[in-house]
Amino acid sequence: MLASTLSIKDIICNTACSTDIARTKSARRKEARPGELLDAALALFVAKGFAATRAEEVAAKAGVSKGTLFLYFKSKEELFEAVVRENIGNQINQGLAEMESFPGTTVEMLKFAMFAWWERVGNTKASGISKLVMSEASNFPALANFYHETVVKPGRQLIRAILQRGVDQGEFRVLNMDYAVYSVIAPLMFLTMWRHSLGACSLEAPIDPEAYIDSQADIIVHGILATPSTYPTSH
Amino acid sequence: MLASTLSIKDIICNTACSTDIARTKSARRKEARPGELLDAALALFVAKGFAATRAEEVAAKAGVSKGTLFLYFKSKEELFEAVVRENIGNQINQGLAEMESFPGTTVEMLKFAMFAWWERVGNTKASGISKLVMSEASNFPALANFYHETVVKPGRQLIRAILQRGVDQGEFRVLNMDYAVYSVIAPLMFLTMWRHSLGACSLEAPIDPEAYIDSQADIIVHGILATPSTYPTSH
DNA sequence: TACACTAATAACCTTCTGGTCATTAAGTTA
DNA sequence: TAACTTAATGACCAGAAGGTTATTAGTGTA
Repeated sequence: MLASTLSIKDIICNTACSTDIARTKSARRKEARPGELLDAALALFVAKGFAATRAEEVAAKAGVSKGTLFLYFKSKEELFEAVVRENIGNQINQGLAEMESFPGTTVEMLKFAMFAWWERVGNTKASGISKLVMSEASNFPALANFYHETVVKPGRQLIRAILQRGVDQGEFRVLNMDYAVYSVIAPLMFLTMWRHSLGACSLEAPIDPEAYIDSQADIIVHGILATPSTYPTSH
Repeated sequence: MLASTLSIKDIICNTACSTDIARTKSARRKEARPGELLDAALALFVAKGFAATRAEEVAAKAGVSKGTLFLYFKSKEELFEAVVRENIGNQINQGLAEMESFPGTTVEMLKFAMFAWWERVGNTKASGISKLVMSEASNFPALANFYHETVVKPGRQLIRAILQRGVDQGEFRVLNMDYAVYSVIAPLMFLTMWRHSLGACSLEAPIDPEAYIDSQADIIVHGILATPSTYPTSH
């Protein structure tokens, strides 16, 4: 059920009082505002979706009035776009560069990439962006396309390059790369989706991200090794 | 961008004219209405989200007026709940029963289960439910919980039972079941999420579901087999 | 054809919310 | 302290959207 019986005051109080910016006085802090508003908007958009999030809620969570929000962003849609663009780092190109000079085996490289993704993306505030973009893709096709070009394609390319290295070096068996990349991507995407949706509601023990990634990586590696038995089973 | 410059008439026309119920006259069809409304609501909720979908759009897509919608469903929220409950079949319990008497190896059983999921869920109109529930989980926690208990937990249990059978029979190596189940679940969930979000916007060649599942199953199977080399690589 | 019944409608009402703007007040300079 | 600049506010507005209801019009029956 939606909180249909609650007033907007209740909602704002509930969401605002918990996490945030509980300054005693609202000072004049022009430089800090946009970032605070973007952080507030990110959290709310990811949790509730774009349409279900009121501009006033975002403002309240950031500790300012609704008027102030529109002082920094022309419209709610522009705020949304800014949230997405702000939280898309250059992680993937950075990752590509690191892979160039990676010293170890490709198995190590693949595991490193998966855990690096966790530390640099999955475990940060930006982790909800993928859920957000997927949820709103058809409402913001241009932004979805931007995300696709900026994150999805390069990310796939990075994984593909790693797998290809493994094949070239005889470490991995020959794979259909167009689909094999998803063996790496899908478990990681599922993890963030889960943690930002059902995982946040469920009462059961939450997924332990490190153990999850370790398990997934282990199965994938065994699944693609050229000579599987030579590689030890983890734990 | 949202279709902010379009009138609601445009929106309704765009969405309604394409797929639907283009009856010349709106007859009196009491029995058929709820189903038609549920189908229309499902498609729109999955594509646009609950809050971004107007009740009038749903009605138009079903070929009736807004008033008629509220004749069959007390509120938009009740419509949402009905959509979710209507599209949750008993696939999993059925699957469990089938597995009891499955004749082949556990590898075959696992692959069968994955492709059966595709035919019975992934490739049906109900496939968007998982995206919908995940997107709206925090707005409808009670419904999210219902989905979790009715679909997620039994689904995990089914996969777990299959994997456990493989381990017990010596076909699979010993696995941490709490995490190994996600090697099967994550690729399938990712597939539906993708097809209902970025995949629907992207201009690139869409994922071929059968080839995708075949590839994922192949890697998973190789990843969990006790004696990997004895099982042939499917190119 | 007249009548009864009710599915369906469309105009209507009310609340909500994105966005605006005149006003306030925090900070700054002289 | 007085004047000035501008960050911030909150009252306000217009349109949109959920939901209601008096009315219309199919359908079956005598």
